[in-house]
Amino acid sequence: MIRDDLKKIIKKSLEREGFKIEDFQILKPREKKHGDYSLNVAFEVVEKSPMEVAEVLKKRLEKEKSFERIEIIEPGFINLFLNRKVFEKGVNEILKKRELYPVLNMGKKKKVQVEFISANPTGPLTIGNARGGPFGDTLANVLKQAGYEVSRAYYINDYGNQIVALGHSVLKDDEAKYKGEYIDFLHNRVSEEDPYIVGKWAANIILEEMIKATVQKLKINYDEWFSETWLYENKRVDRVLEFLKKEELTYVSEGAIFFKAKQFGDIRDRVLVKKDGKATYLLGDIAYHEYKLKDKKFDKVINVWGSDHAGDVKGLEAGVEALSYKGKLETILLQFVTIKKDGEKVRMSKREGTYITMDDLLNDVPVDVIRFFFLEKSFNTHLNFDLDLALDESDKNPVYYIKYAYARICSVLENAKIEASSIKKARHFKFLKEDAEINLLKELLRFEEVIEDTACDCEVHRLPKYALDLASYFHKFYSDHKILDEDKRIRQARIELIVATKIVLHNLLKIMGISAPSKM
RNA sequence: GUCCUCGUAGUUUAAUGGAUAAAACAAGAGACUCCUAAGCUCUAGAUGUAGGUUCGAUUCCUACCGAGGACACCA
Repeated sequence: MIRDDLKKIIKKSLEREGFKIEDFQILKPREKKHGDYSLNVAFEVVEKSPMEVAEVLKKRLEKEKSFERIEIIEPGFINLFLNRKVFEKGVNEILKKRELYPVLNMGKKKKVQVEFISANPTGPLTIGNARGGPFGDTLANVLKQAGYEVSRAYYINDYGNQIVALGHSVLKDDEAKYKGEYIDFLHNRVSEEDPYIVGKWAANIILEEMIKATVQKLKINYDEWFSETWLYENKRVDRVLEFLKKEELTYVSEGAIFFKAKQFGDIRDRVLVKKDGKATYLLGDIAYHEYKLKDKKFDKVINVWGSDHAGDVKGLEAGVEALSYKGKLETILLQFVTIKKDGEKVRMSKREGTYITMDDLLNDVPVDVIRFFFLEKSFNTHLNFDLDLALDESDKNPVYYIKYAYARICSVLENAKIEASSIKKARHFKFLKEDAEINLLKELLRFEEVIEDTACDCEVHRLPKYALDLASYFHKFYSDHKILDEDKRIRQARIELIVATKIVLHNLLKIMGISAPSKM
C-alpha cells in the first residue's frame, strides 16, 4: 500500500514540525516530471509562506528511506520521487498474491448489498434501464475486491397498478398501456380474462423468459431476486406501518395516512396509505429496506436507480432513518440514456415505442463491448446512444485495445515457453532501467489505488480509464523494447514485468466482467 | 415556476480546487529484414455566456442560455 504508507510518513512529519493540518491530499501528478506523488499541504499551513513550509517539510521527509529525491516547485508544491525499492516491493506483491491482488481490507468483511436494474417486469430490458447492469455488477466486484462481503439484488415490482396495466395491455382492451412485439406474443398465449391475473402471469413470463435471459447474457449473477409481493403476503408492509404508527411518525389527513418525513429532512411529508386503503410504493419500499437492514443484516445497502427517481430518494432515506438505520442507505442515480435517431435526441419510452431492447443490442454487439461502453461513462453523464454508430464502431471499441495487450503477453510467454505461474518473484528487478519499463511498472502499482478510490466513491468509470492507460503503457513498452532479449538477465526481468502486467490485466478485466482471451 | 443532473476537440467521453485540459473515433502524415500492425510515432482540433471567490477554477458561488429528469393518495 504505497499511498497509505506515504500518508503515514507525511502525517508524522507534519506533526514533528508542529504543523496542524487535519487532513491533506496526496496527489497523483499528470506530468511524470512532477514526481510519483505530490503534495499541496504547504498551501494549507497558515503560519508560514508555502515555500518556507515546503522547505521545512522537504528536509524532514528526506530522512525517510522511501524517497529517491524530493523537489519543491513554486509556488509551493512538493514533488515526491519514490525509491526503486518501493516499486520492487510492489511488483513482488503482485507476483505473490496473483489472482487475489490487490488484497485490501477497507471493507473489513462488512456486508454490503448492491441493488441494480430492478426494472419493472412489464417489458424487456431496454438499453436505458439496463445501463445499471454493468455498473452495479462491476461496483459489486470492486467492493468485494476492497474487502466487503457483497450481495447483488434485483427488486421485482410485481405488485401494484403497473401489473394491472400490463394485464390490460396483454388483453389489448381499452386500458392498454404498453405496446410492442412482446405484448403481441403474450396476447396470443393468454388464456385468462381478469386483468390482474393476466398481469401477474405476464409479469412472470417477462421476468423468467426475458429479463433473466438478458441479465445472464450480460454476465450478471444476482444473489437474490426479491419479490415485492412477498412483502405483502408476509405482512411485512403492515408490520412496518404499525411500527411507524407506534412511533407517532404518522398522521391521517383527508383519509390518507401520512409519514412525517419532514422530521427527517425531507421536503414534504409522504403518503403511506392512500385513501382507498392501499399502500403506496414508498411504504413497500420502506418495508423492503427493513428486510435488507434488519433481517439480512446488511451494514450498508447501495441502490442504483434511474435519475427519474431522484425525487424519491429523500422519502426512502427518511423511512430508513425512522427505522433507525440512518446512513446505511446510499443511492446512486444513473442519468438517462437518450437515443439518437436521424440526428435528433429521443427519450427512451416504452409507450412511445422509442426504445431499443438490450437483447437486440446483445444480438449485434459482443457483451464485452457493451459492458465496456457503459462502464466508460460516469453515472452522472447523460448518455447519448447512437445505435448505427454503435454497430459500426463495435469492432473499434477500445476494449479490444486492452484485450490485445493481454493476448500479446500470453503470446510472448508462449514463445518463450514460460508458464506465468513459474514466475513468483521479481528476481531481476534491478535490470529494469528503460523509461517504458519503469512507466509500466508504476502504472501496475496504481491498481490498488484505483480499486480503493472506486470502492469509496463508486465512480466505476475509473476502471476502464485505468485499463486503457495500463494497456497503453504496455503497448508502448512492447513497441520500444524486445521482451525476449538476448541478454538473459534483461529478458528475465522483462518476463517478470509482463507476468505482473498479465496478473493485473486479468484481475482488472475480471472485475469489469470482461473476458481475457489469450489469443486474438 | 421550484428542485436535481449535465454543457469540454467534428463526434462519444475523461480530468479528488492544482502545474502545459486527457483519450478514443473521425481527418492528415510516418516507420516493419525484429516477440501478434486490433499495435507504435507525429500533426491539427475544445472548457456554453457574463461576473465572483483565491496563490491557483473544467471543478466552488451568482445570473443568463441550452439539454435531460423530477415536482402524485403512479410505481
